[in-house]
Amino acid sequence: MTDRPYHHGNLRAALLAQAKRALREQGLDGLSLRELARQVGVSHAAPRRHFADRQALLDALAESGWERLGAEVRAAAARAGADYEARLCAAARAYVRFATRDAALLEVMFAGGQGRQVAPLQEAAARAFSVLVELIKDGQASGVLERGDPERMALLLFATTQGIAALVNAGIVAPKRLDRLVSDASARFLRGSRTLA
Amino acid sequence: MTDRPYHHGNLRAALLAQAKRALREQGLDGLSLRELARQVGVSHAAPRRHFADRQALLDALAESGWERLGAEVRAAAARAGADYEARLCAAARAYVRFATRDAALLEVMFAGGQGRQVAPLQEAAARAFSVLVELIKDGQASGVLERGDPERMALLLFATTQGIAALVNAGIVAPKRLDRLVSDASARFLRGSRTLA
DNA sequence: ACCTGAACACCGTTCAAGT
DNA sequence: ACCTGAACACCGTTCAAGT
Repeated sequence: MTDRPYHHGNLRAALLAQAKRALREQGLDGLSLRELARQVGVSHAAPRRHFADRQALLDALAESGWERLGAEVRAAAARAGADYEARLCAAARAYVRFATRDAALLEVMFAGGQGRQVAPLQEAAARAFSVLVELIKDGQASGVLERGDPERMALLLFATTQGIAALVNAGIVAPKRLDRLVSDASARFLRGSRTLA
Repeated sequence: MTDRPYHHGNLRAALLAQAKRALREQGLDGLSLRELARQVGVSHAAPRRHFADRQALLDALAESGWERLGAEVRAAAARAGADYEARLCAAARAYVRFATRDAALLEVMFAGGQGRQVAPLQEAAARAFSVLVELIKDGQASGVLERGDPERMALLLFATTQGIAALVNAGIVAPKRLDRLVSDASARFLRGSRTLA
């Protein structure tokens, strides 16, 4: 930190932090390993010690993205209080908020497939998904939601919120229509899955 | 066509056709203008006459992708016959089928936003979306679906199918779970939007 | 009107060599 | 154990010049 020592000290963390910034400001196409190295003040070959290639850095970004997404959705649901519809809506809102504010990061998170199978990444995504599964189980326990495989139901919720975010990020749906769309989705999901009184 | 004349004749169409192949085989990252030119047998600067830059070619691909998606969904619904749930399910199935078979093309189609606003592209997406709107209106006309803004309802259907495709393409959901997921989504959408008898 | 060839400024990746 | 510098093979984009 004093005078640019030969060893950066925590190059890996510095690269990841800078990459997150660049992703927000320039998008995925604008993310270059060489520029990252430049901005962090290190030679263009230095990142190689910490990330085998560009994709390895993207995988690391995706993994931490899934962690943060799961945490934000869980926190939003917890903050929303006791009413189940409010919690469901808050969770969905937190998801699309994350997904539309960090659109490029979401892109990286969803580029996981493509032939490759990266175990730590899949597991991180599964942990985020489990937040939704727990939410469904709560609804079932409190009698608001019908019985049935909670994973199957959570998958529909996941898909719907992800789809809404994709439509907005693609410019197909205007951002100002986002809130009502999320409310619609929550209400309809609840109505389609509510215990038949 | 005889002996590689100086003028290719229909370079634009040839580039687009080759690009579609490359997209399927190599993915979006593997799509290079220079390689396309090589494969078509033309100098690397020739595409410039027909596409201002790489993005312009991607926009053209996206536009024709939306046209084809709309046509396939419409055709699938028509083929499904009279039962409304079957038509809804067939439409959703056609969407995710397209989206998972041409995952890279879907990526291009959904990369539309990102600051840019490309009018012909937005209009092509809107035309594809209108197929779903018509499907909703049919459901309302036949009394299966409740009244209400058909665009709002179609948007939810659009988001859900797109989200399901994204989950599969990202490797988060196994392809073999696709069919049941689509059935679940259709059934639940219908149940959440059915006229209360 | 359409295409070529050379040139420019960028990449990601590799590898011997330095500290 | 970590980083540098030069090198390689690729890009997209531009522009004068050719047919």
